[in-house]
Amino acid sequence: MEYNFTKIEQRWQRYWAKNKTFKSEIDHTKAKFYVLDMFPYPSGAGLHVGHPLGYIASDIFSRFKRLKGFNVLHPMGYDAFGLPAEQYAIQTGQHPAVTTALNITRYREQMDKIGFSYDWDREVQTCDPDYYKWTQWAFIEMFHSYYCYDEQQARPISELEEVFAMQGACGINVACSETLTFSAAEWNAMSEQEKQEVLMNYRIAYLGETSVNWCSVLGTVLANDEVKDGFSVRGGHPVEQRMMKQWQLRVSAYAERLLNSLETLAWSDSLKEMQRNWIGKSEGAEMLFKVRNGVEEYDMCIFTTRADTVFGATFMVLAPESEWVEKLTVPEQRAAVEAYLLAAKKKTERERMTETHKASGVSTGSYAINPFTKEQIPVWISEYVLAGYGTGAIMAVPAHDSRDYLFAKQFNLPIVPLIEGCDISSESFDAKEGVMCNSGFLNGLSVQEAIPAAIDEVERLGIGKRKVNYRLRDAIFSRQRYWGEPFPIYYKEGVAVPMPIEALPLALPEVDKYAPTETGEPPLGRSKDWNYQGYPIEKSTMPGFAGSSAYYLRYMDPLNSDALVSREANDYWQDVDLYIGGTEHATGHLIYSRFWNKFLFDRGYVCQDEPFKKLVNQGMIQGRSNFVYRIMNTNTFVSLGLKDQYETTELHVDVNIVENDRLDIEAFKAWRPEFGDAEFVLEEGQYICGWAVEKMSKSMYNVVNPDQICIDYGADTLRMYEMFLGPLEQAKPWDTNGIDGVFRFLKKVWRLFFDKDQFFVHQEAPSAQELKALHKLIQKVENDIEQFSFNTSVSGFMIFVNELMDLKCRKQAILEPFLILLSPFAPHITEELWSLLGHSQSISKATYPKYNQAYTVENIFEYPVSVNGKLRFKKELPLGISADEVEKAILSDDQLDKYLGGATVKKVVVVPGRIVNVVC
RNA sequence: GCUCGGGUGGUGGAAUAGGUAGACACGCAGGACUUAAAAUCCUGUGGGCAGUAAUGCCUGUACGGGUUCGAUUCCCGUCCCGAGCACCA
Repeated sequence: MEYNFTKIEQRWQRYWAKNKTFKSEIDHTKAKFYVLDMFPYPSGAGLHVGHPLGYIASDIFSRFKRLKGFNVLHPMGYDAFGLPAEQYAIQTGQHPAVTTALNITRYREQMDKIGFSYDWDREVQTCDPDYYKWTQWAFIEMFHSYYCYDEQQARPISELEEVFAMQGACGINVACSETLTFSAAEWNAMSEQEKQEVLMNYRIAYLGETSVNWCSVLGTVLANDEVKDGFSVRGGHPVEQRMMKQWQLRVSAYAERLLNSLETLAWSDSLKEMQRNWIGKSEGAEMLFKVRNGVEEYDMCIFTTRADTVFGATFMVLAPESEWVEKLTVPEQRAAVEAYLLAAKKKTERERMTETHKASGVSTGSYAINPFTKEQIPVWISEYVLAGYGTGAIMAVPAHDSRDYLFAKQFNLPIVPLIEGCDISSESFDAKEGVMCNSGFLNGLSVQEAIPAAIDEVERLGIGKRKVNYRLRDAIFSRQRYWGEPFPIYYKEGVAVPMPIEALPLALPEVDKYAPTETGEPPLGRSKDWNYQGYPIEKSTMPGFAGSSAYYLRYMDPLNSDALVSREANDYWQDVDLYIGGTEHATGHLIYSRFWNKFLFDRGYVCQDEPFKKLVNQGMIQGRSNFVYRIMNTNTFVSLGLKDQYETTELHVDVNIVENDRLDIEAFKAWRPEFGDAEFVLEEGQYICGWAVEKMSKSMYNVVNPDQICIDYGADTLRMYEMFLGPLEQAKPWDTNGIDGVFRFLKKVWRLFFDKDQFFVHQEAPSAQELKALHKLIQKVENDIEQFSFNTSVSGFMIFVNELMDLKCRKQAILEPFLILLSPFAPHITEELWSLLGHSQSISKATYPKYNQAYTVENIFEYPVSVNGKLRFKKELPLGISADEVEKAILSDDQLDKYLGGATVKKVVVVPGRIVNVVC
């Protein structure tokens, strides 16, 4: 009987859906295990062959854990709000909900064909009002909260109001936009509106003026991680900086906790490192420098991480946007400074970035006093100093900072080395190592000792204090778009007093068009009845990361209409044990989600501080493009091996008409009209195409669709092949050249159960050799799955099947456990064979076979050996080796002497071919 | 520039703890079955040398050193590739 994968796969997919085989319920008799995929944005292009890579891995893991007796939660849903559907809506007038629903249907069909074991009863869609009700709810909770640094947690803002009424704002240690100082009396005297304005300074979700990335083409602001090199990530439109009043989330309050608890997570080092960079903690000091413009004297504050180098600070530099520029520019320099500021302003973000290796600047004409050397040092302006970081002003230490060095060389400023023996003739010495010199009381200390010593002195002199800076900024939460969650906020007295709307969900209104209004308002401005009890409602919507920040919690209890997740469900499912998805979310979703979860944890809504215990990044699947070579000015194509004999141009050719790099010539002629009469220079009767690894994209004709693989080879082959391709975390090109090997393997599996056309298995007891093969496999597969080394488990299966074929083994006692082992990888074929063996229940309800070491330890021998104090190793030690045979030497006598040093060997532990240990 | 990965046959990739390098698969070559093809099965396959042959020897994990009886694996230096960050003081 043939291996008819189409029929088998249809049958079992229907069976699983009908019987709800993978439905998961709270079950206190079993340990839980939560396996989560990053849910997809349902784009119009459908799934390509790269998407399922992570889904297959997580599915294998889920099925494996189920067989191991865990109660597995394995849900799937859609991140359904987003820009593409909205842009399509602007162009066509089609409601984004319609487009989105259509795409979701297509995604679902494609996923179902691959045989995933999702519990679809738990599906969520972020654009569903019953879902975004809880996104809005969390926002209101953040609105009603502030962050207390003493307690290191978010707390109800009503507590803060009490504090203000009792003691005012002095001396409180809480997160805020700007430090306010008012007394209890002043607070109590404020009007309601004034109080609301003050509270906004402390709320975790707050409305505030900020510099934003504004994209005028899209008509919306973007988050930092939605902008790359001055262009929007989606669409590639130019982005500029602009001050605007926006809703923000006080993520920066959580910077320290987000950084610290990274330690507890089983994430890859590179991903943790990316988050650390993004949070960007730097410990240093703020220091005051006296500055004089010839008329007046001020104290100017700077931030430095290298307080130890203060003796080498030979000049100061201000950011062009710094408020000090105005105060410190002396009359004679005014013209030059203004010219410089104008030139700096004109430069685009991009130009500033590409000119990092050039120093530019202008002197203010003012001087500062170095508080340690007491010398007068000039104050300069340069765009290499950023206004948005630290205080927008620095002390420049050219000997030990490469940017300051470049600047000093350019403008002939003095360079004073501070570390013994460092060479600063051609570049600065930036490393934090060595012994200090030229540094007064710091002389003789190492850099590591000098840094705290210098700060101590600064604090003692009262000219500064320790200070930690973070690069992480608050998340800008407003988007001027239609297709997102509306803010549950209305404005009571003009714009000044935003109030929450507690009746949720606040559903997205219908509008006639999806573009911004003619007056430049967001699209929601088009709705005529967008008001709450007559008051206007906020017209922005929430960004993409809003809906994805807590979806893993909603899966635990998706139908609950009283809470995001019930206490009971959250206590049982706890957190995500395994999260699989791409690295592209490292600094976006994965930061926001952790922040969101920590907030809910602080407020007692969830029981875990961190949402994702273990995280695995699947590598991106790239396209493998094929090329044909056209001889210049002809319609003749020359095969790869002969192309160097001609002058040719390289053309992309559709990978779907190429097999194993051989061009299907007839299909090529039919592909495009201009190739209809093409001629070919062949090698050995074939046209061989060239190839290259590129991004998978339509324009490169290298997109491979999973549906076609399912039709040609079946889902089981697709699943196993995607795993066999290489290590999960590694980026790799999609290459169908090897898929036949996996397909052959599955056909062999099928044939193991058939004699001629009859289903046939033996009932005899298995031999020792057969048991050994089986238990080796159990051990290997188990280890490999736990370590996400799915490619080597596939190899293990292949070896095992070849062994069974050599042994001509058809024994049920061997085949049955083998099917269970294989079922996570190839669920359809194993279900079919399992039922042919007479089982009435799905194989996913079976129990994972237990590894029995007794069948594999026979590989290891322990022999006491004493050979005149000398041991000689034979390179290859076969099974059943005797002590005499160990004696037969291969190492030379002098090597042995070195190794043993004349000791007497008592015991040697040997695995065939490999000495494990020698006891002397 | 900084940080983190990585460099193994024609190709994708194996190699728990330093112990037979190249598992498994693709491709290729040869063979069996077949009128033929497909499918299937068998044999060979890092490079070099010697031999009629079984086989033997040399060499080999980017490059140069080191530690070790023994290094793809550990250490130092160099080169190259990938990813992320990037005037963050």
